[in-house]
Amino acid sequence: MSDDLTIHDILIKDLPKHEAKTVRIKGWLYNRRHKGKLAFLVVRDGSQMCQATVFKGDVTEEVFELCAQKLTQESSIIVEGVVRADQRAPLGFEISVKNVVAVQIAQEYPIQPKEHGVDFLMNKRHLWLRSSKQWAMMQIRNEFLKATRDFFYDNDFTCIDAPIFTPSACEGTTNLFEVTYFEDKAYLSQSGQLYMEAAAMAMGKVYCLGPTFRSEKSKTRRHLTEFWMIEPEVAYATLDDIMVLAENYVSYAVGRVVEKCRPHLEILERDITKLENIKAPFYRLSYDDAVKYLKEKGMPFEYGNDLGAPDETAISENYDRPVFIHRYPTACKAFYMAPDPEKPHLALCADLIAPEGYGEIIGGSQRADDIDYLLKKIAEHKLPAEIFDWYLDLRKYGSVPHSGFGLGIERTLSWICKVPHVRECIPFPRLMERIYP
RNA sequence: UCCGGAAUAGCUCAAUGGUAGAGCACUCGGCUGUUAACCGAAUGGCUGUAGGUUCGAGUCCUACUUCCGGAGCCA
Repeated sequence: MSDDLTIHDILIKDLPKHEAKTVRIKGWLYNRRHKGKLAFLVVRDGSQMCQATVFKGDVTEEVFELCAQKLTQESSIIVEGVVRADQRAPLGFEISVKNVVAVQIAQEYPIQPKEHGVDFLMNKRHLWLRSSKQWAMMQIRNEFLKATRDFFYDNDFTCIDAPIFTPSACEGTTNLFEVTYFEDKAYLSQSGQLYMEAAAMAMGKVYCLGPTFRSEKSKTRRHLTEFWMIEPEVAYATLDDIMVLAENYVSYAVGRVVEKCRPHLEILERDITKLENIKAPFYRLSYDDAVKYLKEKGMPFEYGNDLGAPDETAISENYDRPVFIHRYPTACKAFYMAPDPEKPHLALCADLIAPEGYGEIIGGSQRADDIDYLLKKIAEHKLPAEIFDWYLDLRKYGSVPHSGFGLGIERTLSWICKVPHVRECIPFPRLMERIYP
């Protein structure tokens, strides 16, 4: 306690470690309440938020006037004071202020700590990120992405970054953004999968994690035109192998968020017990059984079709953990999926449906490793065979069974955070009708 | 692209076809423990745009614009 007079430059999240010490916080004024000779400043610095109390007798006249009158919402300030434990403070700790320096007095701030409309907030996304729920959301995203990289690194995966400019489509060209590429055309990648298949033949176990682009004219809570995806690909893996990989990964990443982001989940008012229950193994339901169930429930559905969003919701309502739906008819799935040797009309594929109505967060499959089957499928899907030359090489030189999946980061986060729309799960969302700010 | 809904003060919302209102924010005043503080005062409007019906339109009709929700497709 001999260094009590030293001023410690600290982050607000470390306040409890500095009880009775003098600290300096560099941040912004989130909110202010004042009561005659006493002012309460709610200060945020990006790491957390805390309350600072200013008594008129403890500071100079100028500083008190600044705190009680002049400081506006979101003014940038440097606060010095002593850390004290206090039951009445939201964090359990607060700062008894000795001095405040205003770095800039903010102009009238448009976002208040109260309800606003979506359009208004989305137009102010650059400022909205400062609000507590958005801040909590981004902290959870950060933890989820770190947990993702840790999981795959610890399981001997090599991170291989896929290109974003691509010459061709993975699943047809209809949903691709076209860009000018010198004298030619190129497309923004809608998936790194084909490149991951190449990399898996070189490294064994690989993944890519990055943005992907789809110009789907979708205006729903589950769609962005630019979204982040993790795509692992594993040589010699079967469909069952990657279902195990997927459930281990998802339960690990959710566990990490629960472990490290409890305060953030509380800010979002998330029921944490629901997340604590997310442990492997997840449920498995064949497409055939899913259809049987939907028919029993009286939902209009024709065998052979892909499952729609309302179908997925109806199924997920029965489960307290994610559920795999596997072995869809090949007819409604992509050309690169391997057929089930026992039932060739079914593909060795699986989607993972999140609980609580959040829908599909993973699509994966075992890949067709036979070149003749692939050539047939490319023709059936009317895809230009010549742009798949390099891809078909993979089936000529040491082709092996292999499998992989893609998990949508924002969809998964919207489920973890129980946020209704994916647009709040990415810092600057890109939607069909919105590309600002 | 299709189906449905909405647009009023800086923000969130009211207003039987008959004078456009409240809360919050901002400004001013009061208060030594506030938790989106509270109390008092002041301020704030070409009702999304363009037409139409009517003695009279924020309200009814038409078109357009923008946004929201959903479908298909997908992660």
